[in-house]
Amino acid sequence: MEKGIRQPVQRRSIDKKERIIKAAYELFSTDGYYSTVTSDIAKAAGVSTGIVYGYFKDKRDILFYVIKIYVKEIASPIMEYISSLSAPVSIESMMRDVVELTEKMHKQNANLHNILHSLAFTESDINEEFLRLEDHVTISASKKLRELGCNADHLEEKVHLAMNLIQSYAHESIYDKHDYIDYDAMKENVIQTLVLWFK
Amino acid sequence: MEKGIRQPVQRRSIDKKERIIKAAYELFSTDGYYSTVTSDIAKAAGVSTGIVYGYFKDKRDILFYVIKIYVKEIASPIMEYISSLSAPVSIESMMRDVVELTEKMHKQNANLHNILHSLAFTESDINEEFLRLEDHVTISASKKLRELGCNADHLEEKVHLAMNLIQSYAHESIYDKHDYIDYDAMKENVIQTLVLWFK
Amino acid sequence: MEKGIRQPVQRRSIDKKERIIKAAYELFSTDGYYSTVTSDIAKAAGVSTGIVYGYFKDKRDILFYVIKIYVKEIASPIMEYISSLSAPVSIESMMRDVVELTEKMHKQNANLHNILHSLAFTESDINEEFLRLEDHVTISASKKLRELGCNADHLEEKVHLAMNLIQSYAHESIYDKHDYIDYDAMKENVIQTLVLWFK
Amino acid sequence: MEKGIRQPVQRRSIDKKERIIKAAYELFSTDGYYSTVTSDIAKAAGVSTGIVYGYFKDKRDILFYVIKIYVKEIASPIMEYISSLSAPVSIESMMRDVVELTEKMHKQNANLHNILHSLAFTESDINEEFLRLEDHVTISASKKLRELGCNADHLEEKVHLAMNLIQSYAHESIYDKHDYIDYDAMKENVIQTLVLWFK
DNA sequence: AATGAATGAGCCTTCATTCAT
DNA sequence: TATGAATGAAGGCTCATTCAT
Repeated sequence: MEKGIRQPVQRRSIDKKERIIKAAYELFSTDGYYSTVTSDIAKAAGVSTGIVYGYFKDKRDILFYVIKIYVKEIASPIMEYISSLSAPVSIESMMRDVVELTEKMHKQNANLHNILHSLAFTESDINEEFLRLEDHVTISASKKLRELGCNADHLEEKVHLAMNLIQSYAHESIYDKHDYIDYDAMKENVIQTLVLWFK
Repeated sequence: MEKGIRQPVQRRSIDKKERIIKAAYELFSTDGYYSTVTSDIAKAAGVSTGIVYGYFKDKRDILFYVIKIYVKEIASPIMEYISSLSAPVSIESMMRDVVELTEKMHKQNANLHNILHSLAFTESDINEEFLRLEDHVTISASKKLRELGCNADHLEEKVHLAMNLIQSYAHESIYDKHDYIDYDAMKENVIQTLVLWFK
Repeated sequence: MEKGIRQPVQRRSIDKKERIIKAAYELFSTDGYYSTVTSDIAKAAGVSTGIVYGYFKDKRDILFYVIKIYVKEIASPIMEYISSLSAPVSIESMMRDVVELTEKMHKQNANLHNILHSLAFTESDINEEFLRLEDHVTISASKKLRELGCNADHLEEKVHLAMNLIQSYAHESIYDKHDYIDYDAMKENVIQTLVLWFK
Repeated sequence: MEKGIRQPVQRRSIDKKERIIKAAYELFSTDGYYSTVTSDIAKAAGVSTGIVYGYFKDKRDILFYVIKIYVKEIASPIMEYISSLSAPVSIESMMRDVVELTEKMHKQNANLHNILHSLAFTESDINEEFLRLEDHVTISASKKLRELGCNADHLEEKVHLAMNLIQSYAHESIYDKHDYIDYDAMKENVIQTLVLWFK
């Protein structure tokens, strides 16, 4: 354990630490990491500036916790959905559900998603957190697909690519910046491609 | 023209402005935008701190030029390749070429790519630059595909998605972080999917 | 209240804010506003550079407080003297007192007086502060003079002019730069003129 | 002579030096000394930045020349008027002329007047230039008054004070900031006071 | 004599982090 | 544990002055 960093054991302290993370989560989402100042996080969390350093090593440490929360919030619903599945299941409706769930999750966290991913490139430990998440999703989803009777070759590769494709679509549909694009048609194309890969 | 911003007309000045952009390009790639300080850009370019502000309005203005260069460097080879095509052409070999070209381009600019895209989320004018690029590529590529005889429906949507898919693959293959992934198989999967979309 | 500007409520903080103003007062007097750098103000006040911006919005804000103090220091003794007067009073001894009080006040603040007045010409809000002071003195003094039985015509105009004349004399006598001038005789001339105006 | 400072002997060079002084004169008047940047002076004078340092030691040196010009412009008309006088002359109309001439001169140079006087307090050589002017005016005017038959005592003191009084009035009347002041009445009061002093 | 690009010291201000209470 | 005032290093930017041409 880091020197001097408090390990909150009491109820109130846990609340406080979580409040700080939540406040940071919100501010990072809105303003980005670099434009958010520590004292504003403290203020938003309703604590003093100083105590932030009682719970976190430094500003980056807060970011690290924010990412953990983010990862959990984003991944959990999808992981739970996947876990809940049992044969027989229509691949198409399953893929449609996953796409729509991802879309929904991204809609709620669009800014943070991008801010965090961008930080991942200069901050290697943040990157590792994301890689862990990707691994976890890929392995779990592949296993489940096999359980459900999918016997496509190169399954892990396809699942990985599927994650990317779904996220790309979600991203595009959320920002909705190109007026010549029919996002519903795009979504159908994504789903049909996934069906093809995993049928 | 902004007051006081030098418009380089002489050979040496053009060199200098380009040297500053190149230095910023490199430093932004390595350390990110916020962690790069102006005096380091100047030092890396072999000029004084002051003259940087003779060529650029402020630090963000340098970033803007870096993006312009980046966009050109990344997009040009692919755009040129696409322009050069004329029927008859094998869709598969064409897709393979585009995938490999993208992979190559990303290999050279991986970090910057991500840093710039991340900035795009807090800086709207940077975002617009990228949207312009995406529009340009989508429209041009769609047009060319039609010329080559492709009569797939929702072509623009597919091209847009294809850009994303190819970039996702390129990204994954460059970082090569998941040891259970066979990146060659992933690539084949990408190419076959594209063939399916555009055949 | 400006965002982030500390409103000092505790004893120590009030001391600190006043110490900064006092230090600025001194340095502005000696070196002028533009030649005084913020870090020197902080050093002279025995505080860190950063905390200065906890109490003041920016450097000009410090100047503004300095002016307030200056105005109070300069005007108060004279205003108090005038208030204290009640009939019957010898116009001559009253004028003599005012002249000598002004002289004394200016002796202590000669440089700052000039520096502040000079800034007033490029900085309109500073100018307004001085105009307010002039108005206040003119109106109060005129009122008092009438109370004391003075029924000169154009009283406000004369009071205004008197302020200027007294200040001119004070200024001249303090700097004492012309060896052919007998400053005592000059003073008598000022006083006799004032007596003439207000008798 | 200062090392490297050009002593312009040719027609064109004299023009150029004067053009720089004129440009500085204007810019200092408008923006103040500290807010005027050397390159803008050069631009306004239609010369290069570098050549300014061929004619002047530094920025303060330009200021010094500006003051010389200013002093000449301000003082000349009044000095000339005074020289032109010969007995018999009405003291009152003479005083009225001087007041109105001063008023006119100040109207054209109001800003610069203040800017220069303020600088005089931190810059001792500038101050000396003003003292020289005051001495010159005081001595000349006193001499002339005596020639014209004035035998008031403490003449130099009165002339000195008169300069100040007239300037105060001119200043007040130009800025015209106090709506309860009748500036014509103020002017009459000034003139009658002067008549009293010098009759 | 002239140009104007280049220099770099130094300024104001911010903010992550510490520390007295 | 908690506060929030205080610290001070560092960043972006300006501008008087110099210098290669």
